[in-house]
Amino acid sequence: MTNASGRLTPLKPKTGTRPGKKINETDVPNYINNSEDKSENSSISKADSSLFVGSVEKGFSVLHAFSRSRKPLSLTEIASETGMGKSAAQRFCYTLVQLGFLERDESSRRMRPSAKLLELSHTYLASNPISSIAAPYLLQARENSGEAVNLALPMEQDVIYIARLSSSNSHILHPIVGGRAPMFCTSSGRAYLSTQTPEDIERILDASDLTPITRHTITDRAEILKRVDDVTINGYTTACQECIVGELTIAAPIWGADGLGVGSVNICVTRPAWTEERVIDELAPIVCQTAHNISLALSN
Amino acid sequence: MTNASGRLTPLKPKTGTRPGKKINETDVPNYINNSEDKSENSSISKADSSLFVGSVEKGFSVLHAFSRSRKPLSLTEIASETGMGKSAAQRFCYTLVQLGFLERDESSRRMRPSAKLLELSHTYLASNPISSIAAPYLLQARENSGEAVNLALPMEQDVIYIARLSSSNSHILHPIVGGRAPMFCTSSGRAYLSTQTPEDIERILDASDLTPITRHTITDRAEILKRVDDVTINGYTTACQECIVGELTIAAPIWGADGLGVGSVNICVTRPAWTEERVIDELAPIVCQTAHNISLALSN
DNA sequence: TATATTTGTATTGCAATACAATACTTAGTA
DNA sequence: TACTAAGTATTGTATTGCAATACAAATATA
Repeated sequence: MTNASGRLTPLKPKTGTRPGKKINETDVPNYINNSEDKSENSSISKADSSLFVGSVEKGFSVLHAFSRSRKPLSLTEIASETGMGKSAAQRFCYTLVQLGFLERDESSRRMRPSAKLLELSHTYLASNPISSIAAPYLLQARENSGEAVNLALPMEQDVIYIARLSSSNSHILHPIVGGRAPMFCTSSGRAYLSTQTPEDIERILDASDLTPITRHTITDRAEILKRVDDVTINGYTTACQECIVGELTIAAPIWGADGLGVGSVNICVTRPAWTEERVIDELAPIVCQTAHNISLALSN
Repeated sequence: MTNASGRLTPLKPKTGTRPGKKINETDVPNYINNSEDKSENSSISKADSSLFVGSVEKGFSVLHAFSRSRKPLSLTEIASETGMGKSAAQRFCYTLVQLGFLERDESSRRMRPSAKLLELSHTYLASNPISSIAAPYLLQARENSGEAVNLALPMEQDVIYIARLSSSNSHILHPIVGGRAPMFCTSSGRAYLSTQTPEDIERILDASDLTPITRHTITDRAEILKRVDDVTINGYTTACQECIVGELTIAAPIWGADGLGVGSVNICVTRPAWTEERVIDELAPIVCQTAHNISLALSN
């Protein structure tokens, strides 16, 4: 209900005032994301320029519905998940099935994401050199530590993981690539935050939902800022069980050629085999060295 | 030019005959992809049901443009790559930038795919258990072989790789996940083909572009079919330098609970350290065992 | 087995949206 | 400074996407 676009009353007049529009009062092109009204309520709704193609957004919003509930969804479930009407849901599901991004089980009539979505991630990975550049150093870090190593980039108030090397003795592959986690409570996020100006940090924290995820999640702003400052002092920061109980992580920031923060490397271990002290003793040098090497490699 | 939708003459009449349409002569629902007219010429154009939302397709076609040329693209390049007009390209680029799937470099004004695309792959991986189920066996295979292990699923006339474990001593991470390769000239593809009926195999080969990729690519249908048959006899098949010069691969099929082929596992090594004989001697048992274990795990 | 209810599918008129055309602006070159 | 090419903004038009709705199929209930 209460679709984010405010499409509540069907047939609302909305007298066709599209042509005419407000005549670009500023001198900054429409392209710039000059919307400070971020994240209204749900996922949908972004821009309202006359250039914006709403159907594209709706298509992605159907796909996004599957990242919340990870089960196959029926048409009506998709309609209610996305806040679209049944007709619209029907249209977009039909389209996405035709395009191959959703698969339909003919007996249950439920849809689920198809492997074709991986093609899109491949498009990103193949056209963006960062993960290839970082790869050798990440592999080295995994070899030196024996533990899981991740590469993360900032995305709004979150970090998004773009590469993962699982620990040498792991027997599962955590599908973390493409996953997001809040900056404020991850070592990756705090490492990245340390590359930002105090104003930007404030802005990101303001926009963050500081609800604790585990009972160890640090939500006190002063304490978060202190941990971010730690990076400037020591070169790394840790987060212990703040996202996942039993998980300890340590991260260091990656800098780009332009002197701006790019993302971060983190190493990820579990209790009780590891303690925070041991993480700092053994992994801090590795994670710092790795981040440093990647930063250098990015500048060449 | 000659956009696949036949949108050649601007302002062509196309007298508004949309409502009315042909009244579903068959009894098979519109959802079923009953179009045999596959892959006309370029990438665009699929269905023409009144349910189909063309803008969604166009959005994806813009993203797809980046998988051909892996560099950042300007607006006009995107327009010509996709066959859309400049206006349409503008709209879809604007939309995709707003949604965060494309990033704009303000100085060069070029766009490139953003890491947010990885979220979509995560949606797939998280809602589809196959890669998690297969993971322990793939890890085991990598441990036993020390070499790169891949998991592939069929997609039209190609296979798409949905998981990759790089070889123990590799210092690069080949971004192969989400990548596609033709079935006819890959060991993975042939292993999958062996699970299909002769008619389906013929159909897939008919639809395939049998142009050789390297000078070792086998394009003779009888020879391809023989290699596919090998799987039935021996449980595995090989492909040597047919896609990448210097690369030898061996694959075995994965079967689902319903007795239908699901995909395949392959192990991937390089010359001159390896020869086809050594691959068969040392890796065939591993790849067969792995595929068998995954098939069993999928049935439980 | 019949009836009710829910879910999926198909159709249609309406109007809002996406488009081509085009004018305008900026950047890059001569 | 003019010239050219590329990017950006605007607008009328009609195509497209939508809600509403009718129809069908499946599932639940009696």
